[in-house]
Amino acid sequence: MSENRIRDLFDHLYLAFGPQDWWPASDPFEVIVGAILTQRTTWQNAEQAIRRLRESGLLSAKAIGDASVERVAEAIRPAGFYISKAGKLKAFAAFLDERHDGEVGRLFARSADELREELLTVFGIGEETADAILVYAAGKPSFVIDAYTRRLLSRLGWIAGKEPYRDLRGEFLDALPSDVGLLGEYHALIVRHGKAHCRSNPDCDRCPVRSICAAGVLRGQREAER
DNA sequence: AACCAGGAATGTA
DNA sequence: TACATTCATGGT
Repeated sequence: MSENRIRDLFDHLYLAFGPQDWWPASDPFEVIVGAILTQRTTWQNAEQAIRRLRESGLLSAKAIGDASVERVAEAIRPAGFYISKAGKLKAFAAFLDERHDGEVGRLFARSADELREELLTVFGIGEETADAILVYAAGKPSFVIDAYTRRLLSRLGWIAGKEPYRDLRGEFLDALPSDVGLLGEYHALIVRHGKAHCRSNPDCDRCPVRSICAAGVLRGQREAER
């Protein structure tokens, strides 16, 4: 997985799919809530859960902090894992209130590395969610490694599949400029590509990024999975 | 009617 | 460190 290949992949994806506009001009707190709710569920279900939070007047750190876990859980039920996710939302609300005066702006007032480390101490926020918050809510450079990313890199033959999260993240960050817009766009494009080709319909012959693939790797992977 | 979706925490060895 | 289990709704 050379740096040139990582940069080429972005160019091909962007040419094929164009800008994805993930979480464009959204409220940072809402982005954080969405990042937690979408864990291991579709964005469609997470979005419905966010709507229900809003209708219940629970789309703020204060409201979530004051509400019972049962009430929060009932609102976010469509997102799945709703009891544990309600605990995660309340954990973040409590963290924000106790450590940052309930202001997301205070939380974000530090370097990307420090913010990342701090987010990882919050119950319910792991590496992927922390990186999503950094890129899409805080506007700080980082890179999200998710199931789509691993699947694509595996099908390209660039990784074996068992590489630690931090290794893959490090390779992308080393290869790319510290441009939050680009980093966020890149991950969104990987997901966009995955939805179109890699999962439901692994039609690699029509895949817009097939040209960057080592000869026959995509075809071989696809056959091997049957 | 299995299978999976923009994971993370917890427990065990 | 590495691997298994649990959490759970909604769409194919």
